[in-house]
Amino acid sequence: MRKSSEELDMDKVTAAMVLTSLSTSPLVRSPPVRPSEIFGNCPDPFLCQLCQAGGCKYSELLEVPVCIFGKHSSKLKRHCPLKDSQARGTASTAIIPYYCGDNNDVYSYGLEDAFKCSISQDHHGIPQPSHMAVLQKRLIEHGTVRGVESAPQLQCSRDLRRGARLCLGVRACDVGPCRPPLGREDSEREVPVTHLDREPRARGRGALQAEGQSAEPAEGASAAGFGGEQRDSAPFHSWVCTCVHGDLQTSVRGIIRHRRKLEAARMSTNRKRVPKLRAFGKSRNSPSGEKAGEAAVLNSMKVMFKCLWKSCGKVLSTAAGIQKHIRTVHLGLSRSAPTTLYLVHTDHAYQATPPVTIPGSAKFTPNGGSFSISWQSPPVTFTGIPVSPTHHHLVGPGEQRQHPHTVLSSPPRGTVSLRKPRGEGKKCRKVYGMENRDLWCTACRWKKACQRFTD
DNA sequence: CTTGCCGGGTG
DNA sequence: CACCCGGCAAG
Ligand SMILES: [Zn+2]
Repeated sequence: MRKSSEELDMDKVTAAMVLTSLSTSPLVRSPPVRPSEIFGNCPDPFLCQLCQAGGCKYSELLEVPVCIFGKHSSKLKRHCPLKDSQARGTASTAIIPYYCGDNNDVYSYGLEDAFKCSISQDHHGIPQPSHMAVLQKRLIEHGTVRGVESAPQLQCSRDLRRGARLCLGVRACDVGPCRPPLGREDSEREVPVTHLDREPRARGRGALQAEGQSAEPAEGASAAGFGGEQRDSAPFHSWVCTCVHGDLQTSVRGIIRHRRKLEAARMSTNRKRVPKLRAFGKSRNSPSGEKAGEAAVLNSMKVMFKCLWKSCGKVLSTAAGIQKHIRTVHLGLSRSAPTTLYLVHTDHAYQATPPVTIPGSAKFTPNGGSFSISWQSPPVTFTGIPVSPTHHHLVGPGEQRQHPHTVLSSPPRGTVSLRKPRGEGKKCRKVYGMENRDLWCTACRWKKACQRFTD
């Protein structure tokens, strides 16, 4: 059963969705859903899970039902698929619909049917093996469903060994191509953005784990299909909340409450002992000018800094670190290197970080500012060379677009190429392939700058 | 080699 | 306008 994604509303929570490109049994092909058909240009919106609000990939997962780009907000009010199903009398016990992580189609609202996904293709439109394995989120506690607060808890199918977990949606990896699975013990050092604090004595509890390194295949999923190659090339990470509590709620308020608990816990812990935060292998108590310390515990989120240099995406835990990184690695010299070449990213256990691309302005305030702007421009002033690393709209006022005819005699200091850097993300051509040229956006068909997957 | 897309066509 | 494509830069 497929619903038009047009009808899908979305919520920000909980994510009962597990996605992956790893799966097993063979499957029926269904026509690809054009991302552009969902919420305008938003290539990857979130879906409503609890009938509360909508959001898209660029919105803060929990609180903000609008796209931070501001251009999708009007399109987020769609009628909820769940209500829709209830109206038709098809609702069953589950409150949480399940989605095909690849194309965002809802395929079931009922527990019993939750594992029947007939949709399977990867984001290239290439048919994938069945999602059966993917969909094996287990309800470990059904409870009585009385509205969101008592929504059933879910356990991640990817890691059945530990207690109650929430599976968060799998988003495209925002730190570049997914890495091959890491050795379990190496993962501490290697895993990029996905980390949260890892409590020393609670291994595996305080971390977000990236798909593919989390565990054995889900029970019941045939082992075939979880082969190394598939894992290696998996274009997605799934995000699993593994934070402390076993009583996670799959509800908005539950999660918020849970976050606050975490925050409180972390605050107190942080005060007592200098935590061995080794998520990024570096000490994070370096002074670095900014108030890194408080930032680090702000609202139970970890603040991270992501280099925006094209094709870099390096994530470090301190502003100083990322600045140093930019200077040394990318600029190679300048002390006055612009500090706006990175993003501050506050991450928390429930957020699957979207691929970066951010509006320069911070006029976007999620939910009354009660917490967490998921991405924000760093509050730094720079007085340096306006080096724009990529297309990211971060630097400077007004985009320096290419003006071949304006032969002004202002010799660009140094070697600043005026050519517009090529977009980072995959465009229609790559996504759909030459054989599906009819799926491309018109611009791509005309060999113009892609309009669907803008950077 | 492939990909993205600018600039310059054509109807 | 819509549409196509040579050619180039970058990867
Ligand atoms: Zn396109």
